[in-house]
Parts: sequence; structure tokens; C-alpha cells
Amino acid sequence: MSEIAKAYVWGEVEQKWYRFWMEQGYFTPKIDCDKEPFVVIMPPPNVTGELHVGHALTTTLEDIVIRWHRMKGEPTLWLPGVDHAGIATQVVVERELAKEGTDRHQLGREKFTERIWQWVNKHREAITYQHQRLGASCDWVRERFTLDEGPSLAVRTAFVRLYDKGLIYRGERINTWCPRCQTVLSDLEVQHRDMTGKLYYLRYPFADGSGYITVATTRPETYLGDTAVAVNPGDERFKGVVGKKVVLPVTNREIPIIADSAVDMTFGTGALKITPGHDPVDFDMAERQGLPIINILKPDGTMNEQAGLYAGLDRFACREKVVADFEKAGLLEKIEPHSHAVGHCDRCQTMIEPQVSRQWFVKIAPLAEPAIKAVVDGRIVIVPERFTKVYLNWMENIRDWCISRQLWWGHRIPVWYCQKCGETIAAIDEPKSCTKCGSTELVQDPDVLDTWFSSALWPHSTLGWPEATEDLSYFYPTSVMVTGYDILFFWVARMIMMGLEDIGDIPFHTVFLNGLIRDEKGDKMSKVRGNVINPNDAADGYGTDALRFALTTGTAPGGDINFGQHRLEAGRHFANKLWNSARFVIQSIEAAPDEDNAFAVLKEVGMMAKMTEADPWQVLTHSVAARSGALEDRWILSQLNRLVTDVDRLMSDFQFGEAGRYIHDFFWGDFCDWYIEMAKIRLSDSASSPLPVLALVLEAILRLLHPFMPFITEELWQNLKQRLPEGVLEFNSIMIAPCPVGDERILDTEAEQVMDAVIEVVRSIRNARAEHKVAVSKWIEASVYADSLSAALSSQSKAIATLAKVRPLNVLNRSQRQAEGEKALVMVLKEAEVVLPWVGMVDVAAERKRLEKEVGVTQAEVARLEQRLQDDTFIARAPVAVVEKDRDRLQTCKGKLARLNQELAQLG
RNA sequence: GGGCGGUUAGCUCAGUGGUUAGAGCGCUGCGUUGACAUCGCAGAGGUCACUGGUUCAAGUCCAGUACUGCCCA
Repeated sequence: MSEIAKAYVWGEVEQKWYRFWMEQGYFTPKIDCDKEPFVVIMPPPNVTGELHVGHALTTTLEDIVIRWHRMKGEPTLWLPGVDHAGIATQVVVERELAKEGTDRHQLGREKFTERIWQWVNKHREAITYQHQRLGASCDWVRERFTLDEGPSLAVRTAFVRLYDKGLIYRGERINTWCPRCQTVLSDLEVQHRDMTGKLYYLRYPFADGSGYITVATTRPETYLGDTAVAVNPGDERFKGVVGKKVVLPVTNREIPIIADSAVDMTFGTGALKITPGHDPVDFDMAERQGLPIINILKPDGTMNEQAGLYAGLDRFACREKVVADFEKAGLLEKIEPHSHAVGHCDRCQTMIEPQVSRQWFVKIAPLAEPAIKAVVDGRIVIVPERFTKVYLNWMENIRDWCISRQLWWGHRIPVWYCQKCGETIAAIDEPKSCTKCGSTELVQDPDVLDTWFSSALWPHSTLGWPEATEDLSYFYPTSVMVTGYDILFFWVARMIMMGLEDIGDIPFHTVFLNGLIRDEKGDKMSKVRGNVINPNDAADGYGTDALRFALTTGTAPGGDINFGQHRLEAGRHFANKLWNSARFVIQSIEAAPDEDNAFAVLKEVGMMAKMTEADPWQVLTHSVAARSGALEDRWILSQLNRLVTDVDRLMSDFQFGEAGRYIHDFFWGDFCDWYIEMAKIRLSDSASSPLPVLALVLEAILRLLHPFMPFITEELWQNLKQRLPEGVLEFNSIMIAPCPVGDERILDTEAEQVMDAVIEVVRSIRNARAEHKVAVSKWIEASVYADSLSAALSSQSKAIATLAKVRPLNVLNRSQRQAEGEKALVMVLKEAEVVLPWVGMVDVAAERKRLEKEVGVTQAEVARLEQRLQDDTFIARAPVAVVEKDRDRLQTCKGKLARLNQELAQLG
């Protein structure tokens, strides 16, 4: 057997085990109709580029929940996939083309699409590699791409079904238009940013030459599309002008002044220019008032022929020109600074343009209703709970969903128009002839669907819908959807709606939302800021397990995480600590002779575990208790039992951050700092070997930690397994070993109490040594006096002596205490007094001060407890256990106080 | 304007109504004899934003205030 390296080197280890797991087929579930499966569908990352650290977080959380359930013996499916990401991918490839001095129009639709496929194939590979590096235990056999035949069929089927039900319609509406992407966007794809702009006050002359009316606008160039000026009917200032006409300068078009109660009298002058073609509020008003609509823009954001003299100008250049012309004509009253929210394209950050066009929409209210109900009645649970309100708030105010996009990359809308009779035909498969007139002159709608339309079907389309597949019937509804809260509306809400619509059942039982990854200062990560962390680099520099640990441990569900070097370092340190503790255990096993009693114990435990299908450490717990084993054995097994119970509860509640922290604290604080240190004493002296406990507690820790840190735990577990007698660890891999289960009945509170006292004694001595600058190498004399615990403490004198570096050490009953010379340092603890006879070193005044301070603290404590315990309502209403606890504490404190006073008196 | 959060150690954050509120990092002192200096031991550091309420008991529940972040319009 090979030597264990002195420090954890992750590179090879990670590759080796991932390959092993793949070869063994552990990622692919076995369908077992007697068992309830556990299913997670991966949110498909965009093919636009590499995974960022936010993906790494979601992936890690999914892998944690998946590995945990797999270890619980459930048929576990994690289905991976990738999203074609219509607009985002098109933008990225267009940027590439721009660098080459060309664009998609020069290339043509077919060549451009080919070009995107090249990009896709390259990046899918990179994304798969990244997932594998992260340790993702997903079922690659079932991997899906949104443009695959299956999901594409699902898209066409869903579309046609909605169309046939009248839930998809085509309509002329005002939408948000991105002049750079040259497509319409949905409301969700528009980012509103507060900007400081200007408010221009423009004078529109009356047609009858009797003066002018002043309107205020942030967008003067849109006056070219004005079809009215509106005032509030209750506005006294404009009583006489309603019904008059104004003449628009330059174009000389006449438009009416109308009254509409929607006009906000406090904005600007109270008179509003109405541009129905380029403003949603104005559009609504135009519909009410029957005003004409004028479109003044071309798709690329330049002015069209409606702009007359300004035609061909870019919209921003046009604005300057218009303002200059108004000024020249004496029609510009003033300009004020003005702050307002301006919409930008989510993908390319270009300022969007509200514009009227004919698009496809989903009539959403009928779909939203059951989706609201599913969450309200608890069939779907959102974690953390606070997002439930966010979801409902959005769903209850939902607006129709614009699903057509003027892009070349995506699912083509399955609609054909008859060139002869004008019939519109929605069909899953391309129709050969018009269903109405029989003509073969059919032309497919050139547009594609919003990417989120296909994403909305993802939980069922990946499982085979619309076919009635075995996967669909077994794995749907899925268990948990893990994703970032930033796509709650974009994706989660729509999946719920479409799942219910297509399947008639919810897509998942739980939505587990995670937060955003920020940099160490709490700023959003972005390429522009240059503060992004690439998961590959993090895995290279710190190891995947360290990265996963850093991303998940000590974080709260749904909370943003400030992430960076420091967290990664902490993760690496933890991995290394784990490595070295295991190294110690393994070296200890190797150093033991084969005929060692420890091996006999382990063999027996292995056999018992197999017979009873119990965890080895639990079998050991019973046998240690039966043999009234060493204090630290009983203690660590009892603590482990607590840990296992806590971790199970926390994991069930999706509190992975807390669960990780609990394991961390137990491992580092209890196991390494105390158990291993005490075990070392027994290793050198072989009366009763700590090896079985050492090995099996470590083994349990590894299994608890496996969902968080899959690679290092597998490596160490396999190393441990090899060195234990055959049959103790039965499984071929930690990832298919069962996860530990706790049993409250086997807690050992007595061992915990004694061990607490041992720790307190050791700490008090170490503290005194450090305070008084006693060299670490120097042995000092000490006496410990206790009452009920004196026998138990006495049995631990070797441990106390070693850990506190005291010699000789006397552990005696309090009754045996004799008045020593006044030159002793006395520490009064919960259950014991520790006496350090330091002749000539004790500063009596300082000691007095120290003891008095402690008397003060203890007195306050006693007073508080007494007051509480004299309160009848407390006694009556608090749980019995709490009252009991406080009574015990009062007893302890009173005893301690008495002993403190006694010591103080003795000090003279 | 509407909604949802946050305010806890120097920094970044955990914290399940019930002892004296924790971690990581940072800081101070000491320490390399065989698991680990990617470490160990010891220590300093807190009015849990503020005000009021509910409760036997509040960092934790409720209301208001201040500051702050995000989402929607």
C-alpha cells in the first residue's frame, strides 16, 4: 500500500475518482417502481460561454442534495442539460463576426446558423468538462440540449396546444425593442436603470396662431410621432384649450389637444405630448381615445421616412438636432435636469425603444391561476419561504408574455401563412398544403420563440414529453428545482405554469433558491469590473472540494455570498486538515501489529454491522457501552450521534450551510483537538486500543462530508477501507454507502459530563500557564479536587497530565484538600478546583483581584437564576426541562460561588 | 410609487424563543519532539441599529423609526 502524501494534492485524485464513478455507472439511476425516486433537473446553463462561479454554486448545491439522497438509497436522477440561449448566444456570435468585419446579414440566415452551431459544439464540451471537474454526479446518459429533437418536438407541441386553446395569439401591441439585437423583448428582459437625463420644455404653437402650449418631455425627438397633446380634464390651467389644435414644428402636422384623466397634472407643465407609437402609456391612451399611431423609427434605431427632414438620423443625433431646431425657432422654453428609469436590453445593454409591432403572445392569466394555487395550497414549497410572496406578487400582476423574437437562433415558430388565402396554420409538423384552400404556397413565420418558452417545458420535455415515456411516468413530478432567485420569474414561474398545463401536474415539489455570488467586497461580479472568479481557476488553485466547501459552508439559504480568496483558503485548509487527520488514523492502523486486539474488534463490528444492517460506528457505540469503554470513546461516539441527528435535520431543511458548519466544528473541534489528542496517549500504551473508534468515527465523518466534498472523502475512504480488516466497509465506493443515521437512545450524557470537566480542567491549566508565561516544555505540578466527579476525573489523570503538561498530578476528593501554602494558584471551575502550587510566582494581590472578578460574575449569575426560579409564572409556564436545567445551573453556580469565597478567604 | 430583505466582533457572515451569542479571516502572545505551520495552544475583541410591544423568557416574534440593498413599476 502506498504512502499517504503529507498534504492533499487534488489534481490526480479528482480525475481518478470521477472516472471511476462514471465507469461504475453510479450516476445513472435504476428505475425501481417500489421506491420513490429523487429527481433534480439541472437548470441548463447557456452555451454562451464558460460556467461562472454562480453556476458552480448551483451545481454544488444540486450535487449535495443529490449525493445525500443517493446515499439514502433512493433511486436518484440528476438530469443535466444545456440551453441554446437564443438572444444571448446570437449576441456573442455577432460580436465575433463584428471583429471579423462582417455581420449576420452579410452571411445570411443559413451560414449564420452554421456559425452558431460551431460555437455551440465547442462550448458544450467546455461546460461538460467544467461540470465534471466540479464533481457533478449527474446522469450524462440523459443529457439534453434545448434544440435536440425531443425538446424541440415538445416546444412545437406545447405551442400548438396553446394555440388551439386560444391561449396563444398574434397581436399588434407596444413592445420593447432592442435596436442593436433588432428584436422585440419581453418585459422581463428589460433592465430599468435610474439615469440623470433632461426634461425639455417644448412649445407647440396653436394652429389658430393664438400662442402656444408648453409640453415637457424627456424624449423631444419623439414629437415627430405625436398624435395629440393631452391635459387633465380637471386642470383649470387648460380649461380653454381642449379641442384646439397645435401645429408640430418643421413637419407642420396638426394634432388635437385632448382631455384625459390619466394625465398627471404635477408632471412638467401638466400638458403631455402623446406619442402612441413609442410610449406604452400613450399607447393605452391612444386606444381609449382613438388616436392614430405613427411609427418614426426603423428597426436599427434610426429615423424613418415619417421623420421627414430628420429621416436617416440616429435617434440620439436626431434628438440633438430637434432640440437645436426648437431653440432656433424660439420654441424651446427651458431644459431641466431630470432623473428617471430608462429601460436597457438585458443582453447587450442598449437603450431599448418602445415600439408598436405585431408579435406572438401567450395569454397568461388562465395559466397563472393554477400555478398560483399550487403554491398557495402548498403542493409546491419555495425555500427560503420569503420568496413565496415575491412569486405570488408577480404572478398576481402578471401580463401577457411576448414570445416571438426576431432572431435566427432558436425554435422557429411553428406557424405557416398561406400566401393564397391568408390562412394562419399552427402545426407540429410542417403542413404540405393550406388547411383552408389547399394551396401549397405556405410560408413559415420567420421568427423564433423566446428561449424561456422552451425552458418552461424543461422538466417534462427532458423526460420525454410529449411521448409517454417510462422516464416521464417514473421521474415526473421531479423533487427539487435548485436555481438562483434571479430567475424566479423568468423560469421557475413559467415551468410551474407550463408543467401544470402540459402534464396536469406540478413540475417539482420544492423550489430551492440560492443567492448571488459577489466578490469579497460585496460587489456584483462582472467582466467589466474584472472581479470574476473562474471556477476552473479556483479548482486549480485550491481543489474542487475546497471550492465546494467555500461556496456552501456557513452560508444561508437564498443569501448572497461574498466570495473570494479568503473563503477558498479556508476551504483548502479544511481539506488539508481532513487529509492529515485521516493520514494519522491510517498511519496508526499501519503501525499496529496484525494480531492487535483492535483488528478483532473491527472484524466483529464488521460482522455485526452486516448482520444487523447497521452503521459500523453505531455497532461500536453499543459494544463500547457494553464494555464500559474509555471515556473519550464513549464521548466522541455520543457527540457523533448528536451530530448525525443534527445534520440529517438540517439537510432535510435545505440548511446545507449550517450542516457543513456542524460537521466542520465536530471534526475540527471535537475529533481533532480532543479525541485524536487523547487517542495518541492510548496508542503508545496499548491497554485498550482507540483504533476502532478512531477509524469508524473518521469513516462516519467522511460519509457525512461526502455530499459536500466528494473527491477527498472518496480518496480517504478508499484508503481507510483498504487498511481495515476485510468486510468492515462493504461498499465499493463512499458515494453508494449509506448516509449515517442517528439514534437518540444511545447518547451517553454521563461521558459527556465527565469529558466536559476534563476539558475544563485542561483548559484552565493551559490558560494559567500561558498567562504566567510558563515554558511549553516545562512540566508543572498540579492538584485537582472534585466532589462527585473525583473518581471519574481521577481515571483521566493520565490524559489531563499529558494534555496540560502537568507532573505530578494529584486528583483527589475535595474532602482531602488541605490548606496549602498561601503561594498556590487556585482555579475554581464548574465541578472542580485546580491548584497549582507555584511558590514564589504567585502575586497575591493579582490572584485576589482575579478571584474577586469571578465572584462578581458568578454572583450576578446566581442572582439572575434565583430571580427566575422564584418567579411562579416561569415555574408554571416554562417547559420542565428548562426549569430543571436552570435549577441545576443554580446549584452549580452556588457551589462554585461558595468555593470561590472560600479560596478568597484562604488567600488571607 | 409598490413589494421583499438586511443592520450581530476590526472585516465577511452564521445563528432552531430557553446557560455566559458563534465561525472564517484579521489581530496579540507563545510554540516546529512523528497527522497537520495549509498547524497547535492561549488571548483580546459585542449596548445583537434604535424605540415600543407580545412572552415566564427576545439577537430570534410583532409594530414603528433610521440607515441600507434588491426586485417590480
